[in-house]
Amino acid sequence: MSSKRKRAAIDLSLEAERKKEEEDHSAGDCSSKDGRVDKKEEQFKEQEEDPIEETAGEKVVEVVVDQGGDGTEEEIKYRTQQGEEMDKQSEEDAGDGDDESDGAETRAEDKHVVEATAGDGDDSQTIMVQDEVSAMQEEMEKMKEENLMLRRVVDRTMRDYYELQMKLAAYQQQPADEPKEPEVFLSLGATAATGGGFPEPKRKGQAARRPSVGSDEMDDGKGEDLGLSLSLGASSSYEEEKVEPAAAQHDMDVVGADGEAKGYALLESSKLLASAAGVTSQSVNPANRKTRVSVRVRCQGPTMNDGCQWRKYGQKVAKGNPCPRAYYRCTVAPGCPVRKQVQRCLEDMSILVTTYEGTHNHPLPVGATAMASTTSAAATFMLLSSTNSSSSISEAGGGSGTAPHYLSPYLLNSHHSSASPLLSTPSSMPASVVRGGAASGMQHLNLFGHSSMASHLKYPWSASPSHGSSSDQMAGSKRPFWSTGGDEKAATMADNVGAVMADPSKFSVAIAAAINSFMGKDGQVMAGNKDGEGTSSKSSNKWGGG
DNA sequence: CGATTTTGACCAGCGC
DNA sequence: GCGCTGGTCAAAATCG
Repeated sequence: MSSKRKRAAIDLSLEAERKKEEEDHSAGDCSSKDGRVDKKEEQFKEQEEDPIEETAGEKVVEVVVDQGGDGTEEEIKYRTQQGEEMDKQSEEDAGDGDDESDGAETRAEDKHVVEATAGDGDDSQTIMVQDEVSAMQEEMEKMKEENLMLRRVVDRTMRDYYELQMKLAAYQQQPADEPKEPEVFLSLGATAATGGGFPEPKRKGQAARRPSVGSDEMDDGKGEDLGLSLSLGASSSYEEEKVEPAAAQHDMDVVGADGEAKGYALLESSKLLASAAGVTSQSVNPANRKTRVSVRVRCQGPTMNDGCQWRKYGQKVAKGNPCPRAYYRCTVAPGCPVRKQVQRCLEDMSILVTTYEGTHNHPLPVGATAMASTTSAAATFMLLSSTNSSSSISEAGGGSGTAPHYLSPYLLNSHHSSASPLLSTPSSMPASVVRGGAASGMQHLNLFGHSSMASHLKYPWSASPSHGSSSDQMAGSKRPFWSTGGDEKAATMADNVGAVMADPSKFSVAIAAAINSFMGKDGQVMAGNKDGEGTSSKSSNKWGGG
């Protein structure tokens, strides 16, 4: 226990540090976090401003350059005595038009300025102004370039920072923790190495079809395939994704079917290996369905650590899998409706399939936010994808009601990747998998087909002890949640997700949706969720009251 | 001693 | 209606 708490403390401090760093650097993709980048740029600008100001002189000169003409008029405004204006300008430059309303206001103001300036009627002054304008334009050009460079630098810095952080965490944890699992990966489970993604019976036949990209199959050599897969489905009775092999099967099937077309997003590396993690998210209709997110992880311990505290309330042997299925409830908050099922995969006992259900109605522990983010992103993405894509699936609403609310900062970075998404349409899904019958639509997204990907995941939920209270946590579990253990490339989950999103715009939409859902719930997320909560359980949460 | 886990029993949904 | 199965309850056992 004490050790766990220590770990938690470390996680916290590191997390805080990370966040701080993040804010300071406000790096990442400009398009995804304009505001932050702007901050950084502001600082930079301030330094640059001085010289300019001197050049411009002391007088209060307002210059407005209207380069409009094609609708996207670009105005440059410089006020020698008001740095604010400069900031605004820089914001526009860097903002990529993210804040159009503000921009409009600014322009409106500028217009007035123009009029005022013109009204002077002083020719000499006008000439001076023109000269200054041209000079400033040049200045602005330079600044723009510098901005770009700076942005890149910041971005790189952030990446390096994450990498270092992960390495550090890995080093700190490695020695003590994992007697059983030598390499860390403890964190991310690897789905069956053999299978390439998830161990499933059907896989054999399908294997061949697996996207070459992922080289999943190649991984076999090493034994691990890291695949993170997401699948969203609608089902009135969430039977479909029962953690059992069937589910895996289904995943595989889906992937296999469309795998080629989609291709797995490859994340660099191969350094890490081993673990493959699969996330299957099933978002269901807001009405009476809940979100189910399934995570497959290679894990030696009884459960994988997701940062939350769970209490086991039941165990049962499900048909088709001799391995008992354990039922857990979130105990972080008394009335938290979130439950999870944990079961080992029949084909590969080392793989743990954890299925989360519901949404937390309380702030998540630091270590849990990552998972939440991941699942949220997964669900959101899937929902959006389903909506945007031609897919007939229209589950969109589900995301809002069920997605976890904590959006990890990592998510905001996801623009970098360039891999193509792996979406499989419902048609590819074997009906057998969806026992509930309501298989109206199931989307399967395979975020990672390659082992390397797993290594890049920043959410090694499997790494830490899954249950705060659990006594026999796997050794590896003591690592900070973000530590994948040895990962060098600091690709974030977001990156991973981003990789899936070939279309940046789509991703933005996803992020927006995620944020919306997050904001809407505002901590009390459960509201929407509760309805779906008691679906299958007869007793309505006796849990809370005992 | 309180919290958690274990485990047999109960209940509900579904298919036949 | 019956049987099967999944999910949950709750008393007892266990743990720290």
